[in-house]
Amino acid sequence: MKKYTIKDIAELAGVSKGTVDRVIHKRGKVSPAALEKVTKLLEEIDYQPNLIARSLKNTKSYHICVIQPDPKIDPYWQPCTNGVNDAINEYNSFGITIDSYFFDHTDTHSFLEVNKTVLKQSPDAVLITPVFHKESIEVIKIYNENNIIVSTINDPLELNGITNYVGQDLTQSGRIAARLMEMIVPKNRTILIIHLDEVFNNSIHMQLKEKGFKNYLERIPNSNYNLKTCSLQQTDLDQKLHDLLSKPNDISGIFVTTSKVYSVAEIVEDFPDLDIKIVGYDLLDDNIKYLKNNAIDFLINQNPKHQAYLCITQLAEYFLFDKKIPRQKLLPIDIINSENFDGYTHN
Amino acid sequence: MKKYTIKDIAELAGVSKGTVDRVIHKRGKVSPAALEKVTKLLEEIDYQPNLIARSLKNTKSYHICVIQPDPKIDPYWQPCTNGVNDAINEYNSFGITIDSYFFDHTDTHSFLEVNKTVLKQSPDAVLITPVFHKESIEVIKIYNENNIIVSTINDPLELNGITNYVGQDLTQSGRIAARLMEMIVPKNRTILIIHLDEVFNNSIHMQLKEKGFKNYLERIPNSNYNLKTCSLQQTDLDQKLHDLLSKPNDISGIFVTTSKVYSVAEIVEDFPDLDIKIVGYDLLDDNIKYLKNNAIDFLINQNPKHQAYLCITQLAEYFLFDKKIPRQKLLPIDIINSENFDGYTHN
DNA sequence: TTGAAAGCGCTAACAC
DNA sequence: GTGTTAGCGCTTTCAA
Repeated sequence: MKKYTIKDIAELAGVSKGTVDRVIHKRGKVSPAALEKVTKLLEEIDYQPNLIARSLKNTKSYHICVIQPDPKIDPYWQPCTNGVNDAINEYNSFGITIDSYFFDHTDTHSFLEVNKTVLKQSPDAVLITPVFHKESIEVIKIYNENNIIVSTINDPLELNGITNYVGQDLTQSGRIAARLMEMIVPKNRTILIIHLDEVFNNSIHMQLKEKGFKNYLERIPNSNYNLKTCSLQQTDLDQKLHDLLSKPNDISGIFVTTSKVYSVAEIVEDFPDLDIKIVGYDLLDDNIKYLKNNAIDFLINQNPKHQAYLCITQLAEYFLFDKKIPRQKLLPIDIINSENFDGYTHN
Repeated sequence: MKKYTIKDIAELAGVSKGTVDRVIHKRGKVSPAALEKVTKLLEEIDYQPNLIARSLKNTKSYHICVIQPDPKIDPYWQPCTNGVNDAINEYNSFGITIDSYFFDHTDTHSFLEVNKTVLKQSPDAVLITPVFHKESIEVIKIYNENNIIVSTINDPLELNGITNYVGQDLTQSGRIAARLMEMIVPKNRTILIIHLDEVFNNSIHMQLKEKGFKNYLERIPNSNYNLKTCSLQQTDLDQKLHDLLSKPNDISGIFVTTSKVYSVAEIVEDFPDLDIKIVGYDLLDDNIKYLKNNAIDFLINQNPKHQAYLCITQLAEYFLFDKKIPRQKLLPIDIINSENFDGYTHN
């Protein structure tokens, strides 16, 4: 019932606050007698330190640098930025400053440059979005050498040199798409898997998603879907897909492994006689538009905003209250249709 | 960059900390000259008080009572209890004590009794789960008279006398079920809407869900689903549903508006020749079992755990850091299938 | 090995 | 009106 403080414990044990503190923090220099008495008391009482008081002492202010792709170049990253901004507002009254740095997600050089700038700041932690696998591993090494905590979202980089990762299970995400396809696409038809993105970007993502997708569908007895994979550049998409759909075909489903689903939906709309179901990723405004009129059937929400926000939250609570940071946090994978997107975009 | 404190402001303005504090809290008794100087300085500097220091001062410990249906009687409520327990652990180091009280969700009397007990504790806030609409309104009135904050989950009770509500849009939730049905049930077939629960329980829920469900399907051009509603007691279900399915019929979908979906799935499994899609609510272990083998096609997650946890979080941050409590928080409505349930149950 | 004391930033009571 | 001061619970330094 009553909240016991260090002072209470000290009085009960007949020692000073200092001694109690030494016991609590195992800092030694305590006589066996005192040690035992205090330890026993702490247990009996189930002493819980007041975390607010503890962190007040720590007047140090912490500095987190966030390195993200520039949402002005690829709007997919906008939610990420929003999540970071939420965290900035949430924690600036608690002595945690968070600075955002942007790079061009098509340009490894800009990524490396930004990291150099950040390194000069010697922050307490960095949050990086590792769209460039190789370069990310390089910079993480340097941060590690400088005792800077590294967090990532989106890509776990096998968790090497990383303190915490917040993201999703990408293989499973492919399986989910496959299960949805199974429910809405008749058996024996052709399903297209389209990888659609810049050359460098996210390649690991697409591979894992494809793996999960195929893996699920291949294990269904007697379904006999015919799976075709196309890796396309945005610029080629229009012509290639038009060609495919113009010829006689039995394509009844398209799985787009990135967020550029709208550009596929746009083309499919030119073929109103074909009944093609589309499943893809992320709640971009353009995607929602096609989801609303059922041109896109399902979207899978990778929740970049929450990924970014949660990741910073974990760092902040570690700095402030010494909370343990979970090495890896896998977020649920949301299935979105024309009726429930609202709850996810308005958060 | 630098974190300014009240002391800094005081020095810069050439006044004392006390005066600065009076200005910040608009407590008057400040000369116009000092008022202006300090106000200006505060703005220029964009002063943010250190919330940790502020709340340390407040050594008062807060008391929240949570009143829920007993999960031992209806396991649906177990996640709720888990959410509450998470909050208990999270906040007990911050001087917030949370006590759980349980009632029998089939017995209004037990609900009223528990509320009497809680009232005697005169807590700072109560979180109630209003399964009994009328009785809830009564007790809320009494809490209001005693200046006890009232929070609810699950049912907003038109927000009368309530400080915050955390829940979902139930009509929309019915629409989501309808959209899913539309995708997996052929046109012109019969869809059953089954309300399955104790007499008193959740009646508003079921009505709103049915409304949304019908509302969506009736607006689809040329779909001509034949909708049939059945309000059943758990005890009657077995016989009535067997009767229905044994006769020749074109039932191809069943929408269960409560969490007892498994009991419907169990019966439908006795008719392997019929291809009946089932959509219902909540991630009970029994439901998951049927979801895994595709006997249940979709579940809609009402996320009772998160509802409870979030609601308490809001109260706690109000007490600790004076954060504003949002009047109403509508959670996203999760669509769950056999492949993504994992991310929602392991949280 | 121990206790006393100062101080983190903010608040509020009190004396002038 | 204003400044001073004590104190929230915890940590840490310093002197004993």
